[in-house]
Amino acid sequence: MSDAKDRLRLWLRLLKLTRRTEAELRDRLRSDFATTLPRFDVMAALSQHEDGLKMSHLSAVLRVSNGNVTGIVDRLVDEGFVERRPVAGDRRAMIVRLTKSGRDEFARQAAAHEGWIDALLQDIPAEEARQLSARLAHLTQDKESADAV
Amino acid sequence: MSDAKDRLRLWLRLLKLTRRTEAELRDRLRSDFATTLPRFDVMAALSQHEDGLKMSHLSAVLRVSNGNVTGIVDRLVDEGFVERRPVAGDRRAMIVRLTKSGRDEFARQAAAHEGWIDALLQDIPAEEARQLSARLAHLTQDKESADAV
DNA sequence: GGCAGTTCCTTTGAGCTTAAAATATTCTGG
DNA sequence: CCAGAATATTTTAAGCTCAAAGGAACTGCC
Repeated sequence: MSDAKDRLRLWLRLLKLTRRTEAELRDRLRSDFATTLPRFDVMAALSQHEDGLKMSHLSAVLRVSNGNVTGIVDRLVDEGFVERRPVAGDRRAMIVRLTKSGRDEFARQAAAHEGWIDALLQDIPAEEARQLSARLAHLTQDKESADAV
Repeated sequence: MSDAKDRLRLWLRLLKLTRRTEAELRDRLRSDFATTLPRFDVMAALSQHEDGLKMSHLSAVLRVSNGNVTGIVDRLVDEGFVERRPVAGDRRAMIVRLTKSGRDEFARQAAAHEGWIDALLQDIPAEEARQLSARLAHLTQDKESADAV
């Protein structure tokens, strides 16, 4: 029973750290780049898929609902960072990919993002970060890995 | 420079773990208790303040905006779990507190919640949970602690 | 060929979230 | 006392989020 309390305490602290850090990232994305974390996440996913992703594939990668991605992509298209193009041979599907402007913008955002994280987690020594990272790696590996692309 | 990458990797894994766990909690709160995480958070905060909290104080504790709390409390009041009462001597302010029904309901939710966390973080040995928890404790302590109640 | 079931995407409705504006009340300095 | 500043809360507008429903297109089976 005490074990449960210990895990609960750990959970609450993890939550506190991640929420605080996420809030900070949101603020900076807003003030420095006039964007949001969900938009950043979408662009990050697309930047790793040069050839673009189908909408359904994109929402699977991000683990959010289909309808959710529709709205975010709509706004990114409006701003010219992303484009939708039809898929040859399947008129239902759409491929989403970064435009040139989107790639440039994301490169700037990603560089800033990495610096922010480094600063925000400064109190964690690099060596400890590596150890923790390794420990978490096998905790977070997908148990139902239904997302082999 | 490699240190920044290490911290970034750690951050991405922390985010993965907490998002996955939070998503699981949301699902269960919804299916087992027909409630949401924000509602749970509000009730948790109120359960630690027997005498209730002013709206502004509640939003400070939860670190969310004032307007946000207004809507959540509205719904909890509709369901009879929470009540607003005027503050003697200040007609602007309202004290929010759990009703009897709210205390009973939260007790059930909190018990289930603790069990869920224990199960979800089962892969972390209790001893490691304690160590990590201690390490995180001094990372997450408020640097600007402007919320001594 | 045709129709039944599936897949892909968008729409809809409800709730959460914030920043900023709006209301109402209280405090303060003159 | 009273005008202006400060405080407490709600409202508003925009965006994120999901589940569920809807429309269009594809696939497989007869």
